[in-house]
Amino acid sequence: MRQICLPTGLNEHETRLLDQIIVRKKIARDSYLYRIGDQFTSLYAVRVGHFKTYQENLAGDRQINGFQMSGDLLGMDAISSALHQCDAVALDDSEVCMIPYTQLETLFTEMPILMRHFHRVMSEEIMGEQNVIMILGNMYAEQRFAAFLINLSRRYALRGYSPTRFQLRMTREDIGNYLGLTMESVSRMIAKMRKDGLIEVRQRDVEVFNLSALNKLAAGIDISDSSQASLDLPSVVTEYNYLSPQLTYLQRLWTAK
Amino acid sequence: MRQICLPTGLNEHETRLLDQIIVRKKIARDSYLYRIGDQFTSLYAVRVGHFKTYQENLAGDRQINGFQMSGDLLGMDAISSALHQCDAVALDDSEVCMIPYTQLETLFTEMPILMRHFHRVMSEEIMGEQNVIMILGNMYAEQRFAAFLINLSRRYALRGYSPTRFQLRMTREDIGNYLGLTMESVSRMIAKMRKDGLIEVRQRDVEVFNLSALNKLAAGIDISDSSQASLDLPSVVTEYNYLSPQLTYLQRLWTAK
DNA sequence: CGGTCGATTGAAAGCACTCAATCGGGGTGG
DNA sequence: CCACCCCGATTGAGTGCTTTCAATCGACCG
Repeated sequence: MRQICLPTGLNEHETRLLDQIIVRKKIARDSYLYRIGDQFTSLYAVRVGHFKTYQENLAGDRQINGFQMSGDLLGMDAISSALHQCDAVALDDSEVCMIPYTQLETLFTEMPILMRHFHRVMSEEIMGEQNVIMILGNMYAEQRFAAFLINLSRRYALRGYSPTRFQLRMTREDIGNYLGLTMESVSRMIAKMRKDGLIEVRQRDVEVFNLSALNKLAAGIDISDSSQASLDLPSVVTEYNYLSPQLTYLQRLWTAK
Repeated sequence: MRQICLPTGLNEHETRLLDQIIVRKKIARDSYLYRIGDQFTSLYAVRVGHFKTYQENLAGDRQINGFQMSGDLLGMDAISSALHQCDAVALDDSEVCMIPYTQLETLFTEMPILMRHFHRVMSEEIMGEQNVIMILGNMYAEQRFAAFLINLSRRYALRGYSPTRFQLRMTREDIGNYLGLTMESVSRMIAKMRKDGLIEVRQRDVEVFNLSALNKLAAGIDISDSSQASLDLPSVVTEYNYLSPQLTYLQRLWTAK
């Protein structure tokens, strides 16, 4: 773990201090990491596995806020009220780092570097949600699903996995709920993209054939309109960031070893 | 200002320290507080006036992320990348407190109370965006507009203004953009609610006649269905929080005097 | 080899959008 | 002071994207 921490600013002593307050915990598939209304005591960093978080309204409708994978931090929405504001459910058998929040804040005063990292993580959480807002507020079903695949692709790439071959850990219904669509619409978008030769999907296995075409789709550029002089857009288009460009130091720390 | 700060944790010396790094700045209506891509140096707390913040996608479509009023903090999404991720435009002639971020972080190490307040503010920002996600992902046009009015109502109430009479500072188009609707749909929802006797709207002036009915609407409970045994729902319904329950210490601080 | 749950596909309906015309308040200039 | 203009807002009609409802498929599991 030292190799990961030392180059990014924490010394050996500081790394040990941080490590001392963290406790690992296993969460079985389909069980809750925490529930709405639970007392907030810890943040959770995903070490292994996947989670979904969702809110519930008074009518009982659910809205999935996001899917979390290794390195992602859960529970930041609970800081202000000291109560968890959503349910967090494991999609796989998973393992998390429990980070007692009071102790973490105490460490911040001694370790400004750690504090700054934490602020960046919270800021990224805000950016990620703004991305979701853009998807839900402005996009058609096909664009939404394209943006969803691109997001997953980048996040897996950041973690050293293939950006073009990965498994969906959630049901079609979960995807639809997250994207503000029905499960049927998701299914139709998959069928359409498969017919268009952009992706292949068998069950939960996804292979992306044409990531740049997906980017254009998500950006609202009609790829079937071949009358356009150039189908290759400036690199900024394919480089459009649906996600932060690299794993943060903290993400690497709490998924290390 | 001391009366406001001292009871909430900061002593006189600390209050002065914080006050020393803050600079006030006036922003004329329709001008930018910051723009996408601008270097991030400061957070901004609204003292007077209103702002809107929006992102832009590659196709040039805009999505308004939120409307900010006195006490609200802008720019937190820029911390992670050191570049502003959205445009912030004044809806009124406004005044803000510029809070140099590096200096603020330095203060945190000396003033843990201030740091904890800041974490709560960021956490509330996350909750607020999750609220928007719920609106965009799950609600019909009428519910969305009801939720929008309730949100404004609460925020004005927190600031000591009437929760039932206030002015819209943004155009119908802005409202529609924010809610994932067209300006025409917003107009139709206003007409419907007016016909139903829930509100009166003349230009930008809004009067809410029945806040609890609005809450039921937003919660997805059909108020026209009078066959239900009881139209009065448990208090939890009308108490449903679309916003944090009180102004934070920091909000009061930087809007003081 | 059923049974179950998730996924796919089809047909019809609905909600919001698009397009277009009209209204109306506020500001400007004659 | 009034007429005109402009822009935001309203209203109507028709279209379209997504949903709803329903039937079927298919993989996994005991």
